[in-house]
Amino acid sequence: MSQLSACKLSVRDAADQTGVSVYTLHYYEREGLLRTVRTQSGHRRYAESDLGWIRILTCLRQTGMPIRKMREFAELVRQDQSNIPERIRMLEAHRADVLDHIAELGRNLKHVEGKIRHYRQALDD
Amino acid sequence: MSQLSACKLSVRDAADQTGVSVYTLHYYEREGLLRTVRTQSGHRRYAESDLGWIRILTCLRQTGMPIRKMREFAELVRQDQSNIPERIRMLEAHRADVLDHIAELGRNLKHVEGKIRHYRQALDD
DNA sequence: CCTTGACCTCGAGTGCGCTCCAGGTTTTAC
DNA sequence: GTAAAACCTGGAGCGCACTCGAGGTCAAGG
Repeated sequence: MSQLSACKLSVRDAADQTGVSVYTLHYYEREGLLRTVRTQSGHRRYAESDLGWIRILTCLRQTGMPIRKMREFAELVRQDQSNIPERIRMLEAHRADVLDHIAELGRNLKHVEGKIRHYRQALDD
Repeated sequence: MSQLSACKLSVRDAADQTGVSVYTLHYYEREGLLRTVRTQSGHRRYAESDLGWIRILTCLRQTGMPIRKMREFAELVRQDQSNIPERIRMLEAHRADVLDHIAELGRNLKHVEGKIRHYRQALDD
């Protein structure tokens, strides 16, 4: 990891520490999910708090939140703290979506397992 | 539902009964996931067994199996029964993938829930 | 210095899973 | 018999989330 001023990481370092590609970090920034401070020459610098935010973004993505909604959420976070109830509502709605999705995966999985049993049965003849 | 000869359904009926679009049925057929008998004039006809197969396809899709693998599986099913062990292996590998995926969803969800708690905490001040 | 690698922006390309259109044929209902 | 609805095929288009290329600037090591 490169040595930069006071706890600020390069985009490469940020990518390494969060597991997302440099391309994706650029993309997320273009999409308004993320903002970074820049050096005079325009290079991005990431603080610990940025990494935390990227990890949350990753988390929301991996649970199926579309970029569009992530942008909405990011916009709330960027404003003042008065909208915290709204942020909670968004996250809880998402939580419910994820739970539903998990439940449906479970149901579909049962069907697949039924098929496996069926094939096992067919082997006994 | 239209009345057709001996338990054979039109593509419209098959779509209605399985919940997938007519477009998707055509697409699945083009992709080799599905084969249908045809009338003399070329219209597709679906039997109950076709509906069952479509439901399995849907199930595999909804649990995240890519079309490419579904095609592989469909090819196995189209051959003789000697490859049933192979089919079982495929489905079990898929089952493991889905369980992993569910587990990861759960982990990510915990993180989201942590954030919700954090916001609730922030409201108490 | 100067070279080498990391960084920048903007726009184009990719892979996936559909979804739709055009232009034509067939079936169904009256 | 005819009009409307459903069907066919082949190919184009779409939305999403990246991913990459080109062409240029910047920074760290020798």
